[in-house]
Amino acid sequence: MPTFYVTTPIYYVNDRPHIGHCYTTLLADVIARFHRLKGDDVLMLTGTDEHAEKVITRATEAGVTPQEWADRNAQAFREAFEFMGFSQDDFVRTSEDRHKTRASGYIQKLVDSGDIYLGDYEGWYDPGQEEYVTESVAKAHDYTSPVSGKPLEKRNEKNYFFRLSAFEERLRTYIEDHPRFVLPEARRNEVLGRLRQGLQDVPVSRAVRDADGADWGIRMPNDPDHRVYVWIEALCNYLTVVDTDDRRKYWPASIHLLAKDILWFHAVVWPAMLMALDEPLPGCVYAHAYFVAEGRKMSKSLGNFIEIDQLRAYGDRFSVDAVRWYLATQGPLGSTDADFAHSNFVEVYNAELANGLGNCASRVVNMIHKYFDGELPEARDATVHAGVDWPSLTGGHVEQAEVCFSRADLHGAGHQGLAIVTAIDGYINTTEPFRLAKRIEGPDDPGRGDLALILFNCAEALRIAAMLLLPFMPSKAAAVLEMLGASAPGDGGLNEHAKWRGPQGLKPGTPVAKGPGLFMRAEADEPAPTA
RNA sequence: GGCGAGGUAGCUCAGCUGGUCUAGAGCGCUGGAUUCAUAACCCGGAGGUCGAGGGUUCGAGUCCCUCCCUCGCCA
Repeated sequence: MPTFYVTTPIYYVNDRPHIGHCYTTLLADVIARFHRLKGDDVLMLTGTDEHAEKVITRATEAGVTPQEWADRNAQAFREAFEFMGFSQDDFVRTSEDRHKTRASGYIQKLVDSGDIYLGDYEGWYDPGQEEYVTESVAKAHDYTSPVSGKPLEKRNEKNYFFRLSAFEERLRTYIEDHPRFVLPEARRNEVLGRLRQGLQDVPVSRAVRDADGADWGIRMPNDPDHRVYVWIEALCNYLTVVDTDDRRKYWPASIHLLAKDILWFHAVVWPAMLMALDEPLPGCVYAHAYFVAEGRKMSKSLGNFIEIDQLRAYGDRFSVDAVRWYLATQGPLGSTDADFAHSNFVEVYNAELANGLGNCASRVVNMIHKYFDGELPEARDATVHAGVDWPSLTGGHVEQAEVCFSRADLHGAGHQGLAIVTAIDGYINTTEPFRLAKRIEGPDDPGRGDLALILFNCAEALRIAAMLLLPFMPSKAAAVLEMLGASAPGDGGLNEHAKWRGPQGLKPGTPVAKGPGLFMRAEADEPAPTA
């Protein structure tokens, strides 16, 4: 069984879960669910990044230990992800021993190999924030603090450095030879562009100044006076979690999903570390762009972050699956940002979910009830009917969905399922079963066979559409399958699940349930739900 | 400043190596038809001098030059 390992970044535990965290994790979830449907042995990983110094600060302010603070906030992420219906196989926290001990081991290995060494760091220090700012940030603010506006100080300190520069050539060659290693392409260009300008070694540790929170974070294994920078140990999570006997099979990760702000670490620093550790590189580093809110960039100063509570409000009003569908298919998978706009949400909801999938399911089920007493009719085996070759039409969309997924094209993949729905609608309109039903005079009327065939075909096609939509809307697609009396996908893989009249195909005689509408149409001008 | 991406219908975008592009799709808008269905589905229509100007060519959204604008990245 092929393995498939998909990761999200681990999220800064001081954050409150918002649309950004949910979006990246949703992508991972949809992809993971698709691969499980395919029959792959999947590991989906998400988690929290907990060792930042500000965690100590916030914990102290709250009067609790860093661990207690982190526990509390990690729980908020878990709850948000549960609400979103995410199916992560593991949730890693960097404060866990399994992470700390192995990450520490990797650092030691790099020290031993000489890829990490003690050197001098010089940079712009912001005394108010107690942190260094990058040259470009310093320059952008005219060498004053971006927070307080007070002048920055040039400071020196002893740090351990990772010998990133040594990997410049290998990295460039690797990325050039593997066009799908960094995606989307615009991001790959950025990385290659920066690589051409040369690489400098990067600091990976900082001297511990005082006893506060002394047991928080990971110490340099060879020098306990230094604490490993969070970002570098955080990257290690992808490996620490699978560096066990039973999980080694998952490495290298198939795809690391992340937002564009942390591309550099994932596309350059992390691969270089893996090279230094003699580990194979992940298949793909995919950096998506951001969601903006109603056309405006989300920011703390505007206070317009779409937080989990607002997504909950949308979920309560339109269903969680509608939120998942909107985010996954309308999201910023490319290099440019996408807009979470209420009017757009309602448009997509109505057009694709209510008028599309929901309405189609409703008309098919309704006719089976009306004309066959709610029992799926026996149909002759004529799969090409009224100019529609159902096995190849549905098979084609299944195949296309697989292609789309292999490119992380969730918009395209999702629309394969909808395309089948559109085909069903068109088929109903051309064959007009509702008219046929009126012409039928008795149980022996030969038209009855056609009517049965039409409705069976509709139901079977709908089943396959639902199968393809399952990764996007696990509960709504499952509801469609249940309505049709189809079995939930078991073992066997997508080719079996989605095969026309295959092993999991609908069985004549099965009762078809007339449930409540899947997605009821919304008013275009109804106000946005609020948290 | 350096590197990169892009400006095509109201919106989101397809249009690869120049000629089925007298410019496409989806959504939105609008007219019609229909009734199995969630005022839905189906059919039709309006809407663009393809950022501006110049050039190459028998022919350019597609190639070249100049300019304008937007966006991304710079550890």
